[in-house]
Amino acid sequence: MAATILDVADLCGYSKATVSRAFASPDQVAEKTRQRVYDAARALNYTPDAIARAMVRGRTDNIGFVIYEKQYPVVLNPFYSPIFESVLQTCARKGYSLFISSDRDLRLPNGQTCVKKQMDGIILAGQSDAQMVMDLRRQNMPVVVLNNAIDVDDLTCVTTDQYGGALLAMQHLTQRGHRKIGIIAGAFSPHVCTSRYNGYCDALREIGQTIDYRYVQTIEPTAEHATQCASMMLSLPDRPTAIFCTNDTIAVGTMKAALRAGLRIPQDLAIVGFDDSEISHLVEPELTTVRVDKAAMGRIAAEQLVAQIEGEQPQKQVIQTAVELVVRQTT
Amino acid sequence: MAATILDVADLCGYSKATVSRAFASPDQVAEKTRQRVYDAARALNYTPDAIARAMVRGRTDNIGFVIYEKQYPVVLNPFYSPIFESVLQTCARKGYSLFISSDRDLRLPNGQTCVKKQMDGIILAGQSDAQMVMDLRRQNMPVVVLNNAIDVDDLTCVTTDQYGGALLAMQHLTQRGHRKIGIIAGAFSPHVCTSRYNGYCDALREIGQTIDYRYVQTIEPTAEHATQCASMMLSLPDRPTAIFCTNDTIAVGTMKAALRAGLRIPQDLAIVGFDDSEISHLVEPELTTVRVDKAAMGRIAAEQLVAQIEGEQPQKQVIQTAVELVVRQTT
DNA sequence: TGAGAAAATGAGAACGTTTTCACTGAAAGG
DNA sequence: CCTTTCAGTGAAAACGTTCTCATTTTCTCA
Repeated sequence: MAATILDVADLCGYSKATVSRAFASPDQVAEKTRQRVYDAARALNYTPDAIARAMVRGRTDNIGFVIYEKQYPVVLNPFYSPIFESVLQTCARKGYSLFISSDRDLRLPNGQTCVKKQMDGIILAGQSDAQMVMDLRRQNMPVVVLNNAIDVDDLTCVTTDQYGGALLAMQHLTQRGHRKIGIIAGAFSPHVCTSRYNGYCDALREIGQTIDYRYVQTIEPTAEHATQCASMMLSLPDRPTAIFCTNDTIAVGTMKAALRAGLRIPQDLAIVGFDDSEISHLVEPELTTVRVDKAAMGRIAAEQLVAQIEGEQPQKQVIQTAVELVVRQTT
Repeated sequence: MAATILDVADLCGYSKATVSRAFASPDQVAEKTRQRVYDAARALNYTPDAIARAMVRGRTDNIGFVIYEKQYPVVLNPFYSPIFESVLQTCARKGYSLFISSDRDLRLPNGQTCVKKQMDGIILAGQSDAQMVMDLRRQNMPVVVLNNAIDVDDLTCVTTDQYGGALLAMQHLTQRGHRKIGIIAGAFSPHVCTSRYNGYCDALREIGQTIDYRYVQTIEPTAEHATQCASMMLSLPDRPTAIFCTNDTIAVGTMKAALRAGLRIPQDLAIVGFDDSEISHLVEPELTTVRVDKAAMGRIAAEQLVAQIEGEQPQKQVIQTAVELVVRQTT
């Protein structure tokens, strides 16, 4: 039904090879010819068929962005919004289109055709694991892991200085004189969990404080769970004077528990979050948090992937982007 | 490099036609044959090439989800999260994969190969306009519009009862005795804006109240703009006793302005939002808002699109899903 | 003006599938 | 035992491009 390259060739009197060139590499074709080809194409409402093109070139110039977070089985995790934006721009600059795909597509039974074949490479964000990476690798699919660190040969991971961020947050609290500091940790990927928890421990060690395990809690990272967990921690006879929350959603949930318990923030309870997500400055009082350089993460991940797609050998490396403490009103 | 159907055929001793059938329509092939084909495929690490398959079938079984919101030029708008989830499930049930694409891909210059050809149809969400729909139509691309209503021939739009929702919110306020009610309206698509504004006006008319234009403001729908706008409205000599915000983000920004002005919510100022987004129960006090049936929107849009893809003639219609008032603590 | 270089074009194979049509052999029915 | 049916299979033509190689045309410079 739709016009093909042959129809255009017939109409303008050139061969299909020339028409193809007029679209795919315009500088290989005479100015006059190009004009005639474009005129004919417009007349026929023709655009090159991406599928046929991908078929013969063996590449689609598409990159897939797969977000997999267990607690947010939803692709549209707002945390990734700025990251996506940065990935998108980098891809566009390099000549690639970007598609977000649901994690489910990677999990199709018996390896049937899926995302894979239609993408030149994949950015795997979040709680991805070695298994997922290996699955993709087996199909010769270039992969870069984003916001996680996984131990697989020749695998590039782009993440944040999780440990440094946690240390920053905790040192901020200890410098303000806090000694009884709790942590409410979300069950993220092992890499994120352990790094942030280590930052917590080391900061306490620095001031010679031993860890009080009544102040250490791990939860599903939703605001509701956080509220519940914080309520319990705050009803201890000697409650903590500060709580380090391993992301902003948890911090907001914790704030709610404090307000309900009649505590003033930050006078009675100081709270620090992590991520500097949008909500951190929507709540009242505004949240002190650790800002991660999402733009850099996105850009670097995209650049690494494109390099791989274009033939570079992947290195086993973990690239960490910088963190920064944003002091607002909850401390 | 990667194994093709021919390699598998050679290894298992059948023709490529049979191998193809073993994967594409397993019931047309003898049990014993199918096993041998699968064994050979596994040995060679073969999976069918989706591109080649799409080429000959003339379809990809992919559906594109394009979100275009001006104030959120970011694809990962959390409002769409539950909608996406519902679209995804419906598509999966019908045998389609779903890809989110950036609106930018639709806007490529000179109609070069883009999203279009790799998708069997597109769900256009948000502030799409007639132009975008026509562009896609010209490429014979089935389209359904989501969360907007556009006046184009034979176009199916799935949206919410915007007017009814606004009326519900306003009647709730007037029933509680409010007379001086402000509106802070976000600059959304014309359809959303006018419907919600009409609801506001009609509710006031019902109680014989004339519209005080000092209480009517339109803003870019961010929390910051809302805070600023609400501050001004609240510093009027006779400030409103309630404000209807046309989405939850605006409502949160308005709450912040009220708290900063030392007003108690809801005693001094009642606030109603719209959308029932996640943030509405994260803030303190929790937000009264209008819940829209996102699951239904997603499901219906996907069903309509699939029907179109599979040959049904598109109808010109606007399907409205139900709304419901969720009363929380801000009223 | 003519030779050589460079630019523009065309012919046709290739990309990896699906699918139509024809063929084979086995089961079914009388 | 002969016909009819039907499930299973194979041969080969598509699908709409790109790209190599060869050919023709145009340009450059002595």
